[in-house]
Amino acid sequence: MVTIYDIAAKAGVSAMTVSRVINNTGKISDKTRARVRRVMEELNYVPNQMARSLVLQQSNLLFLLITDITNPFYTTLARGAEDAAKKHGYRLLFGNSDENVEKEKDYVDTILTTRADGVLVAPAGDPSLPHLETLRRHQVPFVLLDREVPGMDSDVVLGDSKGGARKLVDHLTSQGHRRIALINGSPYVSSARLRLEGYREALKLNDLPYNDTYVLETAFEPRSDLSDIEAWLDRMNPLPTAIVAGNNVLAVEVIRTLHKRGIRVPEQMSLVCFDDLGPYSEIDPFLTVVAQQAYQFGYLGMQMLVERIQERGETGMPWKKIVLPADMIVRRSVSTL
Amino acid sequence: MVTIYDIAAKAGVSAMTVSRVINNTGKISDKTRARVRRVMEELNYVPNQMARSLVLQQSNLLFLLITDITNPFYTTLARGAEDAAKKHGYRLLFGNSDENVEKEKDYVDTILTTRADGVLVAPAGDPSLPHLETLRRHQVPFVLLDREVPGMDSDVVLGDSKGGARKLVDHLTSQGHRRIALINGSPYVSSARLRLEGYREALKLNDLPYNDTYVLETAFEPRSDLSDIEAWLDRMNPLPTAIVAGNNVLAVEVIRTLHKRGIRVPEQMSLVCFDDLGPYSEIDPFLTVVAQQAYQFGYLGMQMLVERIQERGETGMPWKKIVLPADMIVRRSVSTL
DNA sequence: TTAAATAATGTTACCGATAACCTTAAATTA
DNA sequence: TAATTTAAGGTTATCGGTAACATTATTTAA
Repeated sequence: MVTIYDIAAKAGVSAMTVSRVINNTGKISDKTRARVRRVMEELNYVPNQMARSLVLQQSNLLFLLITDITNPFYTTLARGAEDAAKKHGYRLLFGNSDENVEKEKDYVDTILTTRADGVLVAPAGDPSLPHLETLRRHQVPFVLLDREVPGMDSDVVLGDSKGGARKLVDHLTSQGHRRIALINGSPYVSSARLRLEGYREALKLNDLPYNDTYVLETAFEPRSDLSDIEAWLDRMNPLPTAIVAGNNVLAVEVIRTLHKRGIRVPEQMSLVCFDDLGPYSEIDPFLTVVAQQAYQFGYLGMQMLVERIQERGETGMPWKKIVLPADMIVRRSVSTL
Repeated sequence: MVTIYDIAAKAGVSAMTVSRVINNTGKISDKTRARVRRVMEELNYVPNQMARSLVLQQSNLLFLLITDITNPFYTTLARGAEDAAKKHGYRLLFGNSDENVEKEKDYVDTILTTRADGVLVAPAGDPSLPHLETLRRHQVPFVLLDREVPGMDSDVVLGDSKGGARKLVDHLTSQGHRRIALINGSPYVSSARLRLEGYREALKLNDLPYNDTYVLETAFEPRSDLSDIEAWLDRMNPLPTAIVAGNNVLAVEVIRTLHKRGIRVPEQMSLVCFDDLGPYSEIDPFLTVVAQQAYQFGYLGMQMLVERIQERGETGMPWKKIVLPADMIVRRSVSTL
């Protein structure tokens, strides 16, 4: 590896002079600067960020931790975070926790150990609390995305989960549906809890009874085994006429399960869900959804993170909370009764 | 920040002893080990990877550089790479070049400067050559994914682009199509070139003429402006009865454009493409595709990368090339003439 | 009983950069 | 012309670890 000492020797200056040329600090004559630059090019010099971070006590690296890299909601969010990070001159790295608290812990370790300057986290759920506490203890600024974690105050960008759920249920009732089921993420995930609340509120407002067996609390991430969904369908008697899915992944799995038993959507079962499917929904606009502004989650979250980093140590600015709306997109997956 | 010196002082030992406890090297009495461990916990010690990498000359970090984080092909690939990296005890970070050579350069800089131990690269295209040369010059092991770059030998995992294109065209001709158009990625991308070749070969084998105006060479990534596709549709006279899209993104954009002018798929225009849409194809199985084994691209690529890293400096093992098959999945986007 | 081996720990130098301070010569200013 | 500034650069210490070698008891073998 070529170091500033190699450059210095070949250019006949001290290492400090090379450092000054690299960082455009101090006073350097044009002649010296040019000579150093030329030697740097000749030797293909690349600064060693580790050495630099060690002394500067900052890495210029930011992390984005998402829970499902195959979910278009999160990848679109990632694009937003990326654009905002770039705008502020930060490098952004991604990590994928797969909705798995253990993996999340590994990434938090990586983040601490690489001394990242800040993190954007979509936490796996309430059990992520210790990880966030670790970040806080080590004074790593972070902004939560999409999910809150009870017991941890911080900046956060959320979607209007409760309102979105109500919109979905209202849409179904407006089409004449009265038996409406909900398949949801884990109750240990704040957004799932709010979606359940919204669902219950909407039922009440529409004078519909709440029925326990019509609600399945499972997990937001993709699974290979559909048996819990199958068992749930078996349990419901009579079957609902419509299902609300807590996110796009669950919607897909419900469809797979229904197709497996020859139940057609929307003819025999209506289906709506949270989150659009990215560009792919355009192929054959089918699923009626409440779309969240995924890109904005990432963009605004990153903006808040950078603000936090840049005013570090200043008078404690209060935590900010941004709630983004969820908008109905009516397509073809709901039939009128 | 807590350092080994803080631990050492509080535990009444030297820093070296702490280092030995952390790394399980050398001989340490059980009593000392226990004491050091306890102090480490008390102080919430986290090793500084930058300091460690600086002296060890390796970071234990691997990178995966993809060109479109919103494309399910690449996100599925990423999951494969992640699993394989984890199996070998490496940390994996992602970067998204957005099919943009400039962004790719930024990531290569980040990779060099953070002294990553190796990289998995889906190159933006032939103009990526200088970046790969930079990596090679700095002796960073890398494996190419999905695309080759002329002028750069290396390990690589490819899909059978030519064969896949032939399968798509053959399927269309078997359904009676004779006017078959191709919308493809940039000719500076190796997979796009091979797909064009496969298309031409298949036309010839089916005794169909090759018509220049039936081929549009554009870009694989998502765009906001559809005017080039519109102009292409205008140019073709008579219109083809079927279109082959060089990847899933292009297929989506063709559909958007067709819908805009009220042309229905498959009734008025048949459409097939490379790469499946991930789980979302299940929602409403519509697009007929040749599916590549995205997960395997990542998994096998990572495996090759780790091998390269671990035998670094040994007698130059010849470059390996893996070609993964592309398999037809027939759905509903092709009509029979 | 004494030399050699081993266990357990400490010391020093170094990885590659930068901050803080120091030096020297040239340019200004009084 | 002497006293100050300023420009251009150098020296040294340090960031947080680890390798290599050194030291000191304590065993073990001869």
